[in-house]
Amino acid sequence: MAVKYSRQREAIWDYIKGRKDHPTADMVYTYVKKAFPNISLATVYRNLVLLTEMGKLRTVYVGDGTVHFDPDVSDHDHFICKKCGKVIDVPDYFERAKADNESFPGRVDGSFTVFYGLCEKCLAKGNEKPYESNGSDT
Amino acid sequence: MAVKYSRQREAIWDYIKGRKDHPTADMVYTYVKKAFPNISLATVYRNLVLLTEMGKLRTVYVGDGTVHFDPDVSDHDHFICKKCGKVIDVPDYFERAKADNESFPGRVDGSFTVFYGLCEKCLAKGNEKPYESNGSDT
DNA sequence: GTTTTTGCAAAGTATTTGCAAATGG
DNA sequence: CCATTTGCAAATACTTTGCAAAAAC
Repeated sequence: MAVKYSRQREAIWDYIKGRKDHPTADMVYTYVKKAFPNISLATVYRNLVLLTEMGKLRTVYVGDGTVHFDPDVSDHDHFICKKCGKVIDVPDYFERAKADNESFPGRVDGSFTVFYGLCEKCLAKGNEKPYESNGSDT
Repeated sequence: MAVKYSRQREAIWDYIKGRKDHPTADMVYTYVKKAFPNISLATVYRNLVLLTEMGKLRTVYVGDGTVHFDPDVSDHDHFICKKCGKVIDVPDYFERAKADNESFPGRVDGSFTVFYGLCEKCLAKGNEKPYESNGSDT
């Protein structure tokens, strides 16, 4: 289970590492395909999952039906434009009260926060079940 | 485009209206099928979308790959258990700083916040694009 | 050489859509 | 009746998986 180098993974990482636009797997695929014309979308997914497990990426869920990836693994929040779908960084949650229409250049209609962890029962017992994935690990 | 009554929609609403467990379309389907054995999952989806548009439901995105529906349309946050997938209400975002391991019965590993609205460009121009859906309308 | 990674195709979820028939007003 | 809603099947979107071949070490 040792991780071996791969040119595809390197290209994926090189593409995403400096980005601030939270690409989806498909965006990564579209770009990396230029250098690796027959790279498979499956390879992109596998590497994004691996990079996430390695702690180099963080998954971002904004409710638009696809997972976005963020090379900035520090704690910060996001803004999604309901019209163009763009995902933008918001400094951090202490800015929350301020991320209203005075400090934000666009228009903020609302927000939602999701906490994650273990519920009371699962914390107590070693309760089972399939759910495991959750991009934002602290 | 007037909305007409339907027994299926009534059953769906009756099922979901008092719930605090944020059911998914499939959970609604499974339950309502008892009374309407040949109801279609498409009908459930169509009605959940309609009820959401009518402002009777709110969509909840917790990053588990499916949309959850909440009859409590007031502003409040959610907690998802990484183990069992249960979605629980968290009073509201002003509790954020307190929703740590002292006030919460389970274990909070982290959280993420998503703001939504219009970005600077889309606010200015009448910029187009497909993205439209977003459950949490304030 | 053995292990990991890839590409491809197929499968797996979640959700949406087209359409003729059934239902509602 | 005319408009809306339904059930069904097919389609779509996103993501994962099985497997033999290629690449890494």
